[in-house]
Amino acid sequence: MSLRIAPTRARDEVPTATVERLPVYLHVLDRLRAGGIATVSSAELAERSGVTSAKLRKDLSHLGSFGTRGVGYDVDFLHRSIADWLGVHEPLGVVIVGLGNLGHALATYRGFAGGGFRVVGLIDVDPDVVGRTVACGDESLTVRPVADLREVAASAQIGVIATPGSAAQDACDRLVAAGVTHLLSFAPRFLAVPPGVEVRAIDVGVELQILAFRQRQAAHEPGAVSA
Amino acid sequence: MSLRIAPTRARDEVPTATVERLPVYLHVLDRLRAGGIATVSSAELAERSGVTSAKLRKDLSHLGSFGTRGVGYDVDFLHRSIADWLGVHEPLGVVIVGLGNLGHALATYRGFAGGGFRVVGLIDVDPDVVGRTVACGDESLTVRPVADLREVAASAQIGVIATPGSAAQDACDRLVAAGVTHLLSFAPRFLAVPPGVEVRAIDVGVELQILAFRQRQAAHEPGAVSA
DNA sequence: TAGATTGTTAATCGATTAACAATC
DNA sequence: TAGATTGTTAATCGATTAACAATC
Repeated sequence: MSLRIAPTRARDEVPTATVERLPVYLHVLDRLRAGGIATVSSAELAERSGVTSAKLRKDLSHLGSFGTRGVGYDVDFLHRSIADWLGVHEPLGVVIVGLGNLGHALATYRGFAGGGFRVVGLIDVDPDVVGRTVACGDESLTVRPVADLREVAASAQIGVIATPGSAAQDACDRLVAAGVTHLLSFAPRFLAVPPGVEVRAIDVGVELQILAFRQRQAAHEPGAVSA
Repeated sequence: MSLRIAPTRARDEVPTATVERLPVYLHVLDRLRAGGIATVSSAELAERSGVTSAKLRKDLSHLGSFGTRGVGYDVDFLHRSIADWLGVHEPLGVVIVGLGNLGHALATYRGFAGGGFRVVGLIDVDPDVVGRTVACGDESLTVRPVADLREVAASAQIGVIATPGSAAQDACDRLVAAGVTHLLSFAPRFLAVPPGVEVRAIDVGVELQILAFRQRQAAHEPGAVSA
């Protein structure tokens, strides 16, 4: 194992678009490493990540210099460098609000365990759901009532909103009131939050509409605007 | 009801970024309309959509001219104009592969019904899951085995991949072989597809990593790259 | 050395923003 | 008319791309 020092740069100089691709590279490197691949070129890594090699090299150049000209990247070293730069070392606590099918899927999602996360709390309004245990990675958690949200959220850095749309803003408000500043929302609705709180929203309906548009466009269906 | 003619423009002249925001505007307009609001200004609509008013007006200007200076937009007219431009009139068929918790959540998602979609097929490998009926909007569908994928996919324009990551590429290949050209994937893995096939990937792990990075950045935790 | 591949440069491209003329 | 708000312009900003010098 090499003892190279990675000459990294400050986080806030790195473009947003680059930051949003780093987890993808990290994931691909993880799989390469698991497959016993020791070295990878920017062309290979880029293709497996779904980007161009120029973009990949440009992205990495914002963090520092990790490769060897004429050779490529040491998979393990590059993985460690990106992971360290992102700060994956100590896991963040995640609280999930809403344990319908989606919430369950998220709670049992293996990605939480692997990538520096730990589910620390599950909250639901339904008395039939409260009290159930859900296996989250290694440990099991009990679903707790909304009354416990504040207490549970105290040990969480990230909140996940998996409630029906009608309950999303309320869940959001409660999480924010409990001091959670970073939220991942699956609700089909724009969430109003105070300054300093960041929401990433995943709206399946919107994603489908975009895909549908492209599909119709590809099919050359006119679909003109009528009177 | 007005009989205004919307002077729209060709679809392929409209920027990608704009197209990807149109479904959001459409959704907000839908809610405004449901709330009995007849007129809305760009400032109001923009705020509810989470964008600036300048961006909203610029976006709409790519499709045509829908407002009235000094007044704002007629909610119903603007909604209809965007819906028509996107081509929401005739619903697209959706086939969902993988009916774990996530697949179930998607199958019962009301967004499918509302926004010009119709779930036409459910596919799973698990013999225990095959044969079950799932309520998708108005109608109930029976989960069918992978052997039926080709037949089911024939009436679908969009494929949704909700399998575990390890089965995602196989599901993708089968859908593509069946002629489905537009895919929405929830698998934490890059899917290789032939040219002409479009994949939108939603990776919860990646989303969380981005959020986690911002959280750690906001907390001013150094997390420097080590040797 | 010869071949390969990185890291960087500079040009291009697209998206955002602020300001305002047009006009209801 | 006076006030309000759109649609558009032009400037700015950020991201992508191609090409190549550096260097293993």
